[in-house]
Amino acid sequence: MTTLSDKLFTSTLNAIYAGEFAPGAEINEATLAARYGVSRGPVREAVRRLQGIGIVSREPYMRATVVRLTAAQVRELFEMREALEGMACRLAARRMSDADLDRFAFDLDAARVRRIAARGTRGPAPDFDFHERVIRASGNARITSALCGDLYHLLRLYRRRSGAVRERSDEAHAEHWQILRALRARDGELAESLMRAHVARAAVKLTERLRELDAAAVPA
Amino acid sequence: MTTLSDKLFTSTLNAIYAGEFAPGAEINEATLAARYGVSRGPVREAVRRLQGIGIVSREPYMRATVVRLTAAQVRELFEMREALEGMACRLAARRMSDADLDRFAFDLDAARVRRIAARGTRGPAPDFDFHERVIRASGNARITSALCGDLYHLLRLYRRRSGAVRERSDEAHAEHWQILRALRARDGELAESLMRAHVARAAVKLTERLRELDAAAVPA
DNA sequence: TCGTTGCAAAGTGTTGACACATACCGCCGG
DNA sequence: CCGGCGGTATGTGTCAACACTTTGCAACGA
Repeated sequence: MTTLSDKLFTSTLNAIYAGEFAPGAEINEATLAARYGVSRGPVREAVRRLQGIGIVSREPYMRATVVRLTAAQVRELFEMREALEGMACRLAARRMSDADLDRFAFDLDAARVRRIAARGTRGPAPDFDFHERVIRASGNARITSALCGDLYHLLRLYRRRSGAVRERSDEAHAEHWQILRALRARDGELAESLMRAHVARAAVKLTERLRELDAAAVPA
Repeated sequence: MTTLSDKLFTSTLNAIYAGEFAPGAEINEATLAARYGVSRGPVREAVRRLQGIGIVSREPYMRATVVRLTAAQVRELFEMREALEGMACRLAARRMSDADLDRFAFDLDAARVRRIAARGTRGPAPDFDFHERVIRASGNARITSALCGDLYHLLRLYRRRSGAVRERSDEAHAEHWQILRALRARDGELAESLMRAHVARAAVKLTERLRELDAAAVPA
């Protein structure tokens, strides 16, 4: 059984992703309640959960707003991701079975083929999510839920705004293979280093992109 | 202004720490509400927040219970802590000012003196918290809130149960100085390694202790 | 003109009652 | 004697109304 506040949580999150609530926008409990035809109770719970995953910021008696991350906060996000995803990668090297690794390599190659086929076409990139796959393979539910839950939502919010940095995807793919090789070699140390570097590079790209956007948007 | 649900959150958390709700115990909204003389609304929010930090587990329409971590989950907790606290330490090496480091060294030594003075006496150990200090010095609010918020609460819950592993405190103190030296040398790489090893050792000690307790408690 | 003070409007916090789902328990059939 | 089956009892989910806080505005005085 799913409760109303569950559905509201999901719907509102999607609305935020869809840009319906831009970063900085206010979220009004009564308005949301009216929109979905429910009372304010479930709405409150949903908003609290959004606050819990850090996508909405709120203080007592103040209106809730969609977070607007500063450059410093984006940096913090990536530092945390680097730490956790690096560790996840190290653990995966230790814990994945050979069969898991083979399947992983197969899927990664299939994704490459699909990506080449889709080149130039519009629409969502057929992104078999390398990162999520590694993270889940870590066998650490806590790290997985932190990365694939909270952090993922925030990153997604800002990746969307920055236009997904497509040009990096070839480079990224090469790095993915490099990491996979380390996993197959059961070299946790190396796998962790590679993943960290990989995440750090993504961070640099994203912050550059955000800086450009900000410069263009606020020429004040 | 602090709201009712804030106070309830704190009170209930303390009640859990105090052992009033043991791991596995059920948390009844109506009972809690009656106990504090408030309605169920704020209680619900408080319980949801406890669920948010992972100290209470709950599914729709099911009674909420205080989490009972399995050995595997404790392991996961420490893996995550190792990753985050290692990174925090690396960042601290980069970002702490010389004055910060001097003050830190001074306080650490003062804590040593107090600890020796208090030896053999009963009561709470005068624990200047080395770890929290390092974490906050990382300059990463997100990592800080994860470690000093969620994870800290869970660890505290289980550390209490295990009787605080006092005998390790001398050893730990030596390791703390070692880490501080790395920080002063601005060697982030080393500081991270040392902190990781330090956390890993604590994990080993704690799991050993928990195993003993479980063996004693469930001789079935 | 500008800062201050008081009021009104909007929004969040809290409440108690009602609707719904789950769990415990005695009953019945096998 | 045991396992499936309703019914009740407990507890969570939801609602609509009320209380409190914040905020924006407007009149007032310096």
